[in-house]
Amino acid sequence: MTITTAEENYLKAIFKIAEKEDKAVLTNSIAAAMNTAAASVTDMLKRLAEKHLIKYEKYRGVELTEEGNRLATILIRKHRLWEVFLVEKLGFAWDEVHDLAEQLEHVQGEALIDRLDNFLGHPRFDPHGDPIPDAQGRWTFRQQVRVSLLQPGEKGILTGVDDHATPFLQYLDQIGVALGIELLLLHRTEYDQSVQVRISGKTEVTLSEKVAQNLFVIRG
Amino acid sequence: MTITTAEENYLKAIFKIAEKEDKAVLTNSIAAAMNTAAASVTDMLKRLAEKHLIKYEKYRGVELTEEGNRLATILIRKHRLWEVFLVEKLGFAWDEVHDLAEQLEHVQGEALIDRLDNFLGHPRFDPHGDPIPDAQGRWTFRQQVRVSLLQPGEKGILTGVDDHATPFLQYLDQIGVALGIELLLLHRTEYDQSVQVRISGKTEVTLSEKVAQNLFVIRG
DNA sequence: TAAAATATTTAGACTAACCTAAAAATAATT
DNA sequence: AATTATTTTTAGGTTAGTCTAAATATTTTA
Repeated sequence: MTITTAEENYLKAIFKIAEKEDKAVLTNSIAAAMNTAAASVTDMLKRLAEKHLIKYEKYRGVELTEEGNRLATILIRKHRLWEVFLVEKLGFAWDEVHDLAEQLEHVQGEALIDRLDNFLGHPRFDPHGDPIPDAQGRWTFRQQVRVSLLQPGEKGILTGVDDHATPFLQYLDQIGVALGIELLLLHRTEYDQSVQVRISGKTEVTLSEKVAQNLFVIRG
Repeated sequence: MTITTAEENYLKAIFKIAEKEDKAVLTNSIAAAMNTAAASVTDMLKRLAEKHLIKYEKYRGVELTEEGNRLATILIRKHRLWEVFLVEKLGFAWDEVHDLAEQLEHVQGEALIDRLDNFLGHPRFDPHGDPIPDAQGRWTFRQQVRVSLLQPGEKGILTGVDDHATPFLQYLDQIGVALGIELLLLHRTEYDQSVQVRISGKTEVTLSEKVAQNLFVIRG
């Protein structure tokens, strides 16, 4: 049974939505995530259900089957490994790699991705701090927390970003925020929940609540 | 104007056929090269002509326009650079990389291929000895000759293979023939035009006429 | 709980890229 | 040069993946 690029993209979208909300994934959420008409989604859900990649009940939303989950996981592994390659080996910035990885993840070839993984030294996180499942589909978990939840005086190492959009990432570059830096929360302004932080013991910056909510750190 | 993967594949096929025979490229040659029905080729030729990528005269065959030629050259550049990457960096054998490169060459992104080229150190030849056009589309030419044309006593350095099929390449691996080795032609048997050669001053092997015709060397 | 609002599916249509079979043009041969 | 053979195109059809508009389910709200 062959699987098309379009089908792969739906599986990935369903996986990502299911990750956040733990109810069944609804047609409209998928349509929104993929920028397609709801009717197109319905069509595709029927096809995916016929291939036993999702469980689909009319009007009730969908859930990935074990096989669907396995394929989505492989896809995410491929996407993130290619992102590591693009940043680490080709020197792209972290805000430039998404569209390329989106294409590269669909290249078919069992051996390719494992050789790439090996070439890259089996990285466990991508350039945005997202975990990369291993060849058996196992995830690495970390105890991270949003900067918006730190208390004044608490420190953390920046391990991830929740928003991957270019403007956000470029803003972080500009104020000197990158994965691995140490953040010390100095003060929170009650009025707008913005926070003052010290970066790696040097510069100080103010982050809006929205920015602070999009930064993950490991405490301490 | 967007260009699809299918269109790219036709352009590349036309380029490669035109390279060998210097008349106009006929519908049936394309159909044969691409394993498609002639009627499908006619369809596509109309589309490519509308996009000004080929000059098409009914029943008379086609020719690439300047733009079509440019695109085909970029495609070959991409294919061969990816092949170098797969062999040099990921450790694939030279007979394993064609299908992967066939997919990778369609990944879109101006910066990608130039960064890859840079990462690989601007290689001028791929793992089969085929030239890689540079970023401006310029080719490197070499004065190579088929082993079948060497005279007894003549030497050459193996610089390319004409047949890229897996069985042929694996046969070469098996008898110790690889790019860069020195070949000394010891003797040609008149009866079947097979040749006896010495490889890098060590082992001796007999090559059939067909094999000798598929090996390129630079004399001396 | 009935009406209104929202979400989902169905119906019908489109495009790219293929196909087979038949028709038409070109090339080869007697 | 006329017939035969070959090549190419046209005609008509298929599938995947999309769309809009209309119909139908479900959920929310008054």
